[in-house]
Amino acid sequence: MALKYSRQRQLIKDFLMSRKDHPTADVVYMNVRQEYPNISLGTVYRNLTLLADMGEIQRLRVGDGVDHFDADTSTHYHFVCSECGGVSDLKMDNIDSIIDIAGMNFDGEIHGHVTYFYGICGNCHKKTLS
Amino acid sequence: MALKYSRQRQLIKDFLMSRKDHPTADVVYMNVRQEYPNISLGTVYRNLTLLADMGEIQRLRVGDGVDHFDADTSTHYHFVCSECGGVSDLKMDNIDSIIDIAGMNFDGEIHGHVTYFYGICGNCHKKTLS
DNA sequence: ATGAAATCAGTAATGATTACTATTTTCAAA
DNA sequence: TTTGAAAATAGTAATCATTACTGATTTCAT
Repeated sequence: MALKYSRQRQLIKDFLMSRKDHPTADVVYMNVRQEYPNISLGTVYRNLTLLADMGEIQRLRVGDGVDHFDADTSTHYHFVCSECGGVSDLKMDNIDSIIDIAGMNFDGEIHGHVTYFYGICGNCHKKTLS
Repeated sequence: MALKYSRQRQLIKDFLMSRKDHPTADVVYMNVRQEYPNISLGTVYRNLTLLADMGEIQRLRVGDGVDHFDADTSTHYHFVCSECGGVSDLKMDNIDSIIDIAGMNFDGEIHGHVTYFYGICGNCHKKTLS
């Protein structure tokens, strides 16, 4: 099952790397289609899953019922706007220490955590003031 | 749109309060049906959503593609076993201070956060050792 | 008792994602 | 450079959780 090159996969990864708003599979599809018109939605899904499994991208499940994808695999955190639904990065210190807090009274093994913050983003907040 | 009593809704809430493993809508359906055989799945979904909107129960989206429900609405945290998929409560100190950390370099308003921990639960860990 | 509003059971529809299949592409070895 | 097996694709069908719809039933203030 050696991995073989595919133009489609390359375009998908390139597109993801060019964006920092963590698009959904459908958005990836719409955009890659500009450059490669007959790519299929199934191919987009398959490659996003493949890339995520290889650890080259990150799959974000922020609870809105749709998976988002992020080409930045380093440890960082996300914010979800309750108004517009947008997902964005948060510049903040590492909070992995909460894993130790969680592990103190737990008899299994904690391997990690998923955290996202929600509220009103800067843009939507401005609009509310008008 | 005053709320009216319904036996079905009562049974759903009673069942949820009797369990601490945060069942899915389907599990609620299966169980309530023991006592009320012709309740419909749609009614279960509608009432779970209604109860969650009223703040009487909590909807948990832990990233496994299925919603879980918790009758305990107090602030607490959850663990998801990567092996068996089980969702359980974690006894741990409040970590709402991460909201302050997140808000330090953010220009919107942060209203809350969702955090869940994952790893191997005590039960599955034991089995791995054999 | 009564009737408008709420709820229900049953079923159809939705929407994201995955599975399937026949065809095309990749790439190491001849 | 050919070649052929493995990998990948396009297009479509299937899945699965959840939501929407509809005509019948239940609730409850008057």
